Order: sequence, then C-alpha cells, then structure tokens
Amino acid sequence: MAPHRTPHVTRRRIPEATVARLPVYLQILSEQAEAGVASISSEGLAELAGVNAAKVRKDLSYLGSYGTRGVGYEVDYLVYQIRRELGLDHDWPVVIVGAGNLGQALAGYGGFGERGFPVGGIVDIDVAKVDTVVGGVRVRHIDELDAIVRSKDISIGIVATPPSTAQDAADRLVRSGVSSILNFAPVVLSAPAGVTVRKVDLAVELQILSYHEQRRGDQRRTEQLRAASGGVTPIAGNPSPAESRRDATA
Amino acid sequence: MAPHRTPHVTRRRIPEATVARLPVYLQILSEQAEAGVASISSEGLAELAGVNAAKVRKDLSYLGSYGTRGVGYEVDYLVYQIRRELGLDHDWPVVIVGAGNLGQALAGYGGFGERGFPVGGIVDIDVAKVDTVVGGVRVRHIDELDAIVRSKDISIGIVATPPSTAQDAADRLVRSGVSSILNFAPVVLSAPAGVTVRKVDLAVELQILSYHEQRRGDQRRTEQLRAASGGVTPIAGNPSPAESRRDATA
DNA sequence: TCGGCTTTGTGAAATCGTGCACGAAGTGCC
DNA sequence: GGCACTTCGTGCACGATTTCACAAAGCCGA
Repeated sequence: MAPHRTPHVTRRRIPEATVARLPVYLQILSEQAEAGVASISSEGLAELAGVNAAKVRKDLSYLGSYGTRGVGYEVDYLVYQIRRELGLDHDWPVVIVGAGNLGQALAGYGGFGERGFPVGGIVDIDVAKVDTVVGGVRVRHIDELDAIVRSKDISIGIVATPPSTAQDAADRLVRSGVSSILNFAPVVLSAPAGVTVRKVDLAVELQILSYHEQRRGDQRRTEQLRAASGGVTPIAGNPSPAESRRDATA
Repeated sequence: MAPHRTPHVTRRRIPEATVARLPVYLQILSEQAEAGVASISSEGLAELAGVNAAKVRKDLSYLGSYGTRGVGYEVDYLVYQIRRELGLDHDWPVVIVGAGNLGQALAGYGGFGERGFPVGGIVDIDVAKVDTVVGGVRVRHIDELDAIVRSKDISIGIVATPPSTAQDAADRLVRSGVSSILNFAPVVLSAPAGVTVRKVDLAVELQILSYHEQRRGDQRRTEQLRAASGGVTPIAGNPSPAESRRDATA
C-alpha cells in the first residue's frame, strides 16, 4: 500500500472565485501573524481584504470549519490551512521561457522565490542570450528545457516570449511535461485538456482601465449637457455613485 | 451649446465580464486585419479567442448591431467600434511610481506605448534613482508627481513600489488627480470612490496554478489508491476530465 | 423571384457568485 | 448556572453571467 502522506482527502471542490481570493487572505493573515495578531474575525479580515464579511466566512467554510463562534479565526491555523489547500506546503520551482526584457525582470524579481516559487531555470532560443546570468540564474538554451524540467521536477512554466513564439514555447513546455502555464504574451494559447493556462496581459489591464476612464468622461459630458440645458439642477450628488474599488484576477 | 463631438451617447452599460474580453477580441481582430482578413464569423472569432460563439455574439451585441446575418462581422469596422468603446481612439499616457526592478521593466517594455499607453513619466522616492534613464524616460523625484500628472493630463497611474509604500504611492496618485490605478504591489489598496483600482499580483497567479497542480496530484493519488485496492479497473479514462483552459483577468 | 443555406441577435433557462439574515455556538461576567 | 454579547456557518433570495435554442435576416444560385 502507498504510504499515507497527509490525511488530505480531496474535500468538496472549491469555487474558482474563492480560489482566487485565498491567496489574498493568506497574504494578509501572514502579515497579521508577523505582527503578533493571534486571532481575527471575519469582519476584520474582510476589512483588510476589501471584501464582504459574509463572503470571507463562506470562502473559509470551504476549507472546513476552522473558526470559533464568538471569537473568530486563529490566524496561525488559518495560514496553515490555506497554505495546505493551495498546495503551498512545499516549493514549486518554475521555469521561465524567454530571457528578454520581461523574462529578465521576472527572474530578477525576488518575490517569486520568497513566496514558494523559486526560478528553477530560464531558457531562450537566442544563443546570444545563453550563458548570461539574470537574477542569479544562468540562461540556458531552449533545447535544454526537457532536461531542466525533468531534473527539477518542474510542473509550472512561465511564457515570457514575444507573441509570435508564445505558442511554440507553450507547446514545448507541455511536451516537457509541464502542466500549468502562466502566459505573459498577448496571445491566446491553446493547450491540451489537463493543462491549466492562465494569462496576464498588462495591456489588457490598462485597456480595461481606459474603458472606465472613457466612461467617466462621457458621463461628465452628459451631466454638463443636462445642467447646461436648464433642467433640474442636481444637488451635489456623489461625483460617481457606482464602483468604488475593484480587485482584479479571476 | 457644447459642440457635439461624437454621436457617442452613453449606450447601455457593458457588463464587466464583457469589458474584460473586448481587449482580447480587439487583439485578435487587429491581427486578422493585418493578415488581410476582411470578415469573420462569431464562430471563427470564438475559436481564436477560446470562448463560446454565443458569448462572442452577445458581447459584440453590446456595441450595437454590427454584424451581417449569413455573413459575419466586418473586421475593420469591429476593430474601430471596439477601440472607440474602450476609449482607445486616443493615447492614455501613464505614470509609473517606483523605479525598482519592476518599474524599470515596465518602463522598458515597449508594449505599452505601442498599444496606446505611452509612459508619460516615472518617479521614485529614492534620490539615488532620480535622473537615471530607463526605457528612454528619465526618472524624476516623487515630489514632481503633481507637476507631471498635471502637465501631461495623466489619468492612469501604475504602482510598482515595494508593498510597504504602495498605499502611500496610491494616495499620492489620487491627490495628483489620477483616477485609475494599476497596482502591482501585493497589497490591497484602498482608494476613494470614483477611483478605479485593478491589481495584478504575479504571486497570486502562481498560487492559483499551484492549487490546480495540487489538486491534480491529489486526484492521481486517489485514483491509484482506488486502482490498487482492486476495485473495477477504469478503462483508460481521460487523465483529467474537467478544466481545459482558463484565461485570466477579472 | 424563390428556396436553401448561413449566421446573427436575443429571449429564456441554467448556472454561478454575492450578500442578507438568522439560528447555533461559544465567551465572559455576575 | 444564567444572561448578555459576539461571531461563525449557512439557507435563501437576488443579481450577474453563461449557454441554449431559434426566429429573423441576408446571401446566392437556379
């Protein structure tokens, strides 16, 4: 019989929206733990995370029942549970494909290693880049991708190539055995079922902001028109009633 | 009476989920236009964007009725309409706060300017960084933020500081008159109503992937157990039936 | 002009995510 | 031990989003 590592029976599936919020809670809770806070209420956590308290409770309820009524949640234990659920009880080395501007920045950005995702390798197709060192890691040729992935048992790959070669990069990653891909190239990648792909597109984020800016402009213009045309003068309402904050991802 | 610039009466509000997809369609359509494709069906666009065709039609319907039944959509016209709706008919200069690793990479990443978001300025609080040049832009001191924002009429700010100073950076941006913020720091920013905040957190993205990886591992272990315990042997089912692809943002 | 074919635009149903409201459970004071 | 108070866990209603299904519309060849 296989040794029973953790008694971690796959509990009910966690909704994607919740999964996207857990890392945020984790971040906040870690800070609180650091600051010596021992327990926190759903209200308190909600405040810090900028969400509704009921949502926090519902989210946490997917982990099981780890709160104490009348008291709140024990910070340390919550940190432990969330880390376990997210699979953060061990490191996940990542490999970066593309050592251009973005790839270098990602490799140089210490934040990954600290948070459990050390850069296990960075590769590029351009031989001129090979053997240069970025963020303490030597760039290797993309043909070595297989060897790197296998030797370090990597399952997460990061695509940081120009758009034209992104699909090729993804295909190579999949062939090497990677099953999760974080794509920074502004293209839609296709991958076989069983491989999770997430995309981060900076220009898309800015375009979404642009939409809201545009909309604000329209609104102001419309209001000015209405005011100028001598209708009922609005009595200093909120400058913008709707959306107050938005947190992305998901 | 105010001059009637565009006959752009604020049409019905576009759902946030749709707004997040429009930039992706735009990207694809621009490529198609480039390649000489004159018209495209919802089916074709859906295929390229990795979404459902009905969704594409509904999304586009929020722009008005720009398709021709039996034929499809005229690519050029669609590009024009989406750009207009997203407010991309003019540039939106941005200001970057924080000239560290990430700030430099963002400034150096040419993709912004090309897609309508030129870097109008980059500031840092550290005088040692001031006057260095990154991506063709001279770093200036954060005290000059006001002047930069006003002189270039900037409404979008990018926070690329360490987490500890991110809220301060955001506050300064708001005080300078910026009304949209893209936050790269791993903290939850608070901002007054009327200011749109979006967050991009690379570690969060990786943690979401980690969750899925973890889950896959659990599943495989469970299957092995089931198989080993001598039940009905499954006849080579899909290694992982569920999720095939996911595109991020929002 | 007509009939067959394609593809859009959109009601309606199904699904997913959010927030309220409240019973249940625990704490601490008297 | 009992009472007042706090905070969790969750059923339920509501709103947003997705998907289906199909009538309406346009194209084209006969």
